[in-house]
Amino acid sequence: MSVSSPVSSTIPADPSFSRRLIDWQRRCGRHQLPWQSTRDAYRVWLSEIMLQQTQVSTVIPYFARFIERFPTVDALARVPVESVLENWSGLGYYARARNLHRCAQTVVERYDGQFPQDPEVLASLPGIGRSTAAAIAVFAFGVRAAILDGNVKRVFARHFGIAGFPGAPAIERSLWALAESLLPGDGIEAYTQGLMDLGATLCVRSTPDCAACPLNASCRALAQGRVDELPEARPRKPLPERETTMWLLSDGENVLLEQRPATGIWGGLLSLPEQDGWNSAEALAARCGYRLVSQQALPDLRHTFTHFRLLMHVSFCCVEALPPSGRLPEPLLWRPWSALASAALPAPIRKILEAAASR
DNA sequence: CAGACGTGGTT
DNA sequence: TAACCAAGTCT
Repeated sequence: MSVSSPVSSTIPADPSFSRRLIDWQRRCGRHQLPWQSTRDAYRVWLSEIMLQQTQVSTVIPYFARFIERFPTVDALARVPVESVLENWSGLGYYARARNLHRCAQTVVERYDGQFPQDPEVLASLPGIGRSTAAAIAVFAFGVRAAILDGNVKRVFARHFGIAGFPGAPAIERSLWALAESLLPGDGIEAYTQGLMDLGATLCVRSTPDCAACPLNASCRALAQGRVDELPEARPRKPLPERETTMWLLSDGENVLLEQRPATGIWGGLLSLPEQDGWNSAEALAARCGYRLVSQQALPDLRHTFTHFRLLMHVSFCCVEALPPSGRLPEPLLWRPWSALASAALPAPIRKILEAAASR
């Protein structure tokens, strides 16, 4: 409950908190991640955006592909956003990809291709919030700035015995103040990386390795036997369930896809036409100048998003072109099966198409 | 401010 | 299985 002053007279602010963390990071922290050992702001920025709400092991192959395809911020700014989405396909939170592209264009046009160093200026760019701005400033420019990500919240909640859900606005405000107050005079890079490394390798959510922790001597949660209770979980509401039927139309060579609106779930990605927009497979095929030859249900698929659960029924439809082929309605497009590997598809849709292709 | 916004891994 | 959530940001 002592949310207001986590650093109180009960546990004095440990002057060696940052010192111990820095020493530990240099000995035991991670030093070989693909975006480390560079001060290339482009790589630092790209990795930080990909790492938002996403684990290191998931990011690594995506980061490698982006660096290979788009080696510089100029290269990224020049390609169409569709190309960015194609390479982001499967990584999730697709607003990150759209913002990534907008941010690259802003950096090129307004900052002459050089990322600004000031965290406040960085945070004004699309997709860069307060914590990501600080991380970029630290790792690319050695600027003394505070991050506050999930790792840091967990480490602080335990070390300073902070009760309540760390994402709650009031608690988050005090955590930011704490983060600012603990910044070291020197070694900001090792300190910042140390917070992340500690949270990712020792001070993990379940069964943390407190015996190996460089901060165990001053950890309030450890002293009070409350390590398993902190940080407190997010208060959850029940997930709503939605249901949809998707049409997988194919003439043998091509598949009918539909580009989703730029905002909302899977924004800007290619998906399968759904029942809401097209009442029946016959109607959909007719609208495209095709006729339905046969129709077969594929196995149902369940997908869980952050805020709802989706039950997908998929109907595989063989179609045949009718002679006078009119214009395809705007969001619809035919894609060869062979082009799907590099298409901007959401993960569950990719799975459906892969399963259908190997039948 | 609360809710939208993905996916895959762990327990 | 279902809950939980990971280098958060935007509206």
